[in-house]
Amino acid sequence: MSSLTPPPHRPTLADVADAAGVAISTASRALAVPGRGNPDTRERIIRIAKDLGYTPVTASNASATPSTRMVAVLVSDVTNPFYFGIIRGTQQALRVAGYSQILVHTEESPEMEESTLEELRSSYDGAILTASRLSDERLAELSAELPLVALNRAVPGVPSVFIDTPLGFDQAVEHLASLGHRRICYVAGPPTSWASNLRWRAVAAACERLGIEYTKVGPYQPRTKAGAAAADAALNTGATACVAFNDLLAIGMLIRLKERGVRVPEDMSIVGCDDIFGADFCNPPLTTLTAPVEQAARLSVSMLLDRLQSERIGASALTRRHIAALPTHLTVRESTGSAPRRTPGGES
Amino acid sequence: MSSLTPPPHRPTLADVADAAGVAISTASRALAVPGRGNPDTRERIIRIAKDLGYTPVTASNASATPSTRMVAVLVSDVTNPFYFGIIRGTQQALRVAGYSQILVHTEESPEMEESTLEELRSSYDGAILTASRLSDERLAELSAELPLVALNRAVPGVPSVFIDTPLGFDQAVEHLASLGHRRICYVAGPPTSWASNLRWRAVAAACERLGIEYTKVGPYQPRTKAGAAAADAALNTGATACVAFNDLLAIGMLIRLKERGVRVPEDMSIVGCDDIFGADFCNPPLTTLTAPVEQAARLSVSMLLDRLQSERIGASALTRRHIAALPTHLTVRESTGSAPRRTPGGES
DNA sequence: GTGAAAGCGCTAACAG
DNA sequence: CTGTTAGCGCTTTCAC
Repeated sequence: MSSLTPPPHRPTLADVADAAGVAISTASRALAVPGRGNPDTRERIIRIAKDLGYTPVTASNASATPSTRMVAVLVSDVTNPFYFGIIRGTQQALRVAGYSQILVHTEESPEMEESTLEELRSSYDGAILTASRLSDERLAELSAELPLVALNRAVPGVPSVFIDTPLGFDQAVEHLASLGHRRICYVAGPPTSWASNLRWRAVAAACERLGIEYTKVGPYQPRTKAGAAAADAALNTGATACVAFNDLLAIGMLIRLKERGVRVPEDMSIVGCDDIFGADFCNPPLTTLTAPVEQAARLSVSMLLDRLQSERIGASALTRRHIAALPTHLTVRESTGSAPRRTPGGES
Repeated sequence: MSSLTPPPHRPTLADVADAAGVAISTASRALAVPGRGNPDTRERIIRIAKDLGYTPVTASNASATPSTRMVAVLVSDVTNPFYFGIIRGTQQALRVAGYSQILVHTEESPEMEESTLEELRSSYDGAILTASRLSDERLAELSAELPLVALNRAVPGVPSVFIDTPLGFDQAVEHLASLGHRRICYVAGPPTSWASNLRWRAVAAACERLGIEYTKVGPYQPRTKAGAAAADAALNTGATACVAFNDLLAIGMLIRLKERGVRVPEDMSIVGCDDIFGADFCNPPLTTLTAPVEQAARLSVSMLLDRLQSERIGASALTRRHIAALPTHLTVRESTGSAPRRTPGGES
């Protein structure tokens, strides 16, 4: 009997099966299918499997059924602290569901997104695209071909988790207006960024509503380095306050303004977006929009798993058209100051 | 003939094969084995495969041969900006080699490291463990069972890429001594951190050599939040300068010291380690050790791929005992000031 | 150089 | 409820 001699190789299902004196399929069922089979044999098999140190070869599983228990998480730039919470959130949520994540850094490139999605297609069950650089149409097409959810993006026909920053930008503009600013500058992110356009529109709308002037500079790469050019450009617009596409840009501006001897918030107020790592300890601390990133990440995971689940059953496109919106809120710090401006109105 | 009708399903090797009028095995060879077979048929098959939009099902491959083209990258805390460069570096290096990375966040837990490694075993070919919390012995054992390389760690018998921070800490202490400090405090990281102990020893040795006093506070979690307690403790030691386990702690200390009205660097100098995102724009900017992280990441990838390569051939444990050390350098910023201290000697 | 056939480890119908 | 059997898509001997 081979019940005491563990096989020289990594134990396979067959080893478990004959150690337990059952057929391979029985062992498979006991280990893989939740509530089927005789509870006793079931438990016995599980125990034996444990004793033998059996671990399933997931790839073979994937060969027999199209399930890899892997989810691809595409991120435009892992270097951006905005993704901290996202990556952490998806990882945790996936792990409790027994999934792992394949993290891919797409370098802000839509081509890279597509090619990755394609090349890795057989390695994952579904995908989460964060801040995708792809068009709405392309996303919708892809979503028809494979289970995906868009994070930090709202696309009709694609399950999406949208972080409602436009709402926050509205609040930010109101905040600035209440401090007496009369001319505001939006510092734009990458031209391919869906969110950046949305934010610009939100700023413009809020300014219109409040009757204050507005301009735009950019586009800029969402990096601190780009903040230097952004700051210089913004100063030229005559605006007394800037609302930046994100914190990376905003922090970069802070650095540049300090270099140039422009005081923040006295001479220029700055508002960022995302409340990333560093926003609270930069100099001065940054007023910004705080986004519920981890929550967004968890939500996107559960939407994806739901979708995987329902597709397994056959209910194709019913609940999948869901778009969830998560609110952001304004976190006021020193970069916008607290006292009203000396010269409200801004005229000479 | 089926040469014009693409199959309704995702094309398989069989489809390519009979579109080309060859046997499956020939198609397989043409697509997978580098220099074998007739160059003409080979090219023809490749073209046809492309036309059909054929993509190999990696999982099946993994079933037939133990190769997944995936590498697991374990990171103790994705939230730590130190890993930015690492993740980016491994991703890039892996990608050019045709591999993808499975990123796992182990939450500073050795158990999580082990269980992940085990559970995912059949999903990756090799693993890169960054700042592993496992013991040298355990790492050596694991390294015997599976292809892994340790990053930011030097373990005898395990291919390791070591970022030589002790050398840097030595420089840092010298820098502080040259500024007139006579009592230095080391702010320790997690007790499970191999690097933290090493750094403490480096600080102690340097202080001995230079004839200055030294103490230690901690251990602390490597987070900015922990910096508050660390700062308070450090102030109590009577030291005029602190060398922290890493930048996260150092930045946290900066924040706390500012709250308490302690001036940096006038009343207390601070040195961090890693030169993470934020170290240059915190207040005041942080003197720290700059580590060649992306280089380290790339190196660890190439060591791993070498190892995978040589194991495929059979040359098991020859070059694998390699430990690479990468130097760090001191980046001086305001947190240590530039002028010598008023009261060198430190006596009352 | 190419084809036939035997697996890789696992799951899923279908019988018993 | 369990065992038998037939694949999943691919690689890899081994003849031809």
